[in-house]
Amino acid sequence: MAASKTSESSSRVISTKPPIGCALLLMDLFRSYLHQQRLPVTHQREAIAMSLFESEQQLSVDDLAELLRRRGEHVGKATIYRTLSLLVEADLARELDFGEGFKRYEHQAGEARYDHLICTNCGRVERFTRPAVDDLQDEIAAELGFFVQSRRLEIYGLCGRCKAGEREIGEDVGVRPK
Amino acid sequence: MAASKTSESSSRVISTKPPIGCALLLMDLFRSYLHQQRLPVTHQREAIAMSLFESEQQLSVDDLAELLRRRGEHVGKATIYRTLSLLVEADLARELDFGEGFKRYEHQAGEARYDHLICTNCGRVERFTRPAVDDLQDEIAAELGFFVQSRRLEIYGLCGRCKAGEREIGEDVGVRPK
DNA sequence: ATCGCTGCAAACGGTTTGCAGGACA
DNA sequence: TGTCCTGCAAACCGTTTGCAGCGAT
Repeated sequence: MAASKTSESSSRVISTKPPIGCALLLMDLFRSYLHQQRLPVTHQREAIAMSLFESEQQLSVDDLAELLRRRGEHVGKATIYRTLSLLVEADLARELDFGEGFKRYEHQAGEARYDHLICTNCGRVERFTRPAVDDLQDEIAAELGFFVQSRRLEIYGLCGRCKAGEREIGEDVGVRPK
Repeated sequence: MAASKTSESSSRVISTKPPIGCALLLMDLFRSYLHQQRLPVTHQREAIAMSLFESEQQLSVDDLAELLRRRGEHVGKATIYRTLSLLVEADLARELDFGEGFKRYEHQAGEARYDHLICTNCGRVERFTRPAVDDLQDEIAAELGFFVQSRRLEIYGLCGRCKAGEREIGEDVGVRPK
């Protein structure tokens, strides 16, 4: 009935393709942040941050642990949680919750924020940015007297492939639509 | 640092003001659903559903337990969880997650869906509906090849009162902005 | 009478925390 | 050399589940 809380989200492909330059830039920002806070730049912190910065996916703590293990790094989950908190504080990462029973994280650079489309069948996540969303949000907030700090827009549905029936409908990936 | 997982969300005022007629209508729908599923209409189920239907707020399981206790009803939390699942299946309630560490629930009637503005200072929640949001969502989904099943739009910020400084900024209500 | 429900308490699972030993500056 | 970190395991806490007894149909 209820989608199983698959912390085995690792069944999803975890690739490490994207903009290496971007990752290095983010690493510098992270190191600067640590210096500024007078916190040590440890090997583990660098490894965790780099893994997140190199991925264009939304990673769970288990995903990160798996990714690091494959690189031959042994990092405790407690350290991963603690480092992710630092990255969020430094505004270099964002915490996401797609209702799977655990959190995911994605890197972010500066002012850029994304909204998400999540496939409830295969778990694919598509990020997008749309000025129109910001405008509409501001309009609504103004009308109801709110001062906006952040927002969260998630659209759940079937991605192109799943819509076309490339995968069996019902293949459970732990994503629970609202 | 991290907002404490205050399951003591009951510190928030829980009132029971709104449309009684609507609540009774929803009760009938719930009873119909149970009959249709050949499930017993028990006293506990009616009490839990009624409490949710009579409230215009987003209630946690603890809120509901508290509300029921005040009415002199002793209902186990397991039963509340189980009944809420039924209400969600029957499409008479919606599960919400504002990042507090626990779920909230609000009743819903038929096709009506709401988006939310959440005050990160006092916890106030304002529901709203905007056709423009649906339009924009459809446009984005179409462009990215998705078939929409549901969505979630939450705007976090300061409500009119908190913006005006009526409450001390920083008063922690357990709502964690993204 | 027969299911299915209910309450209790134990189990579960993601996240947090305490602590002894180790690493950065 | 002192401070902060790390890993482990235990604690935490919202939620789920197993089970014996009760209630709805």
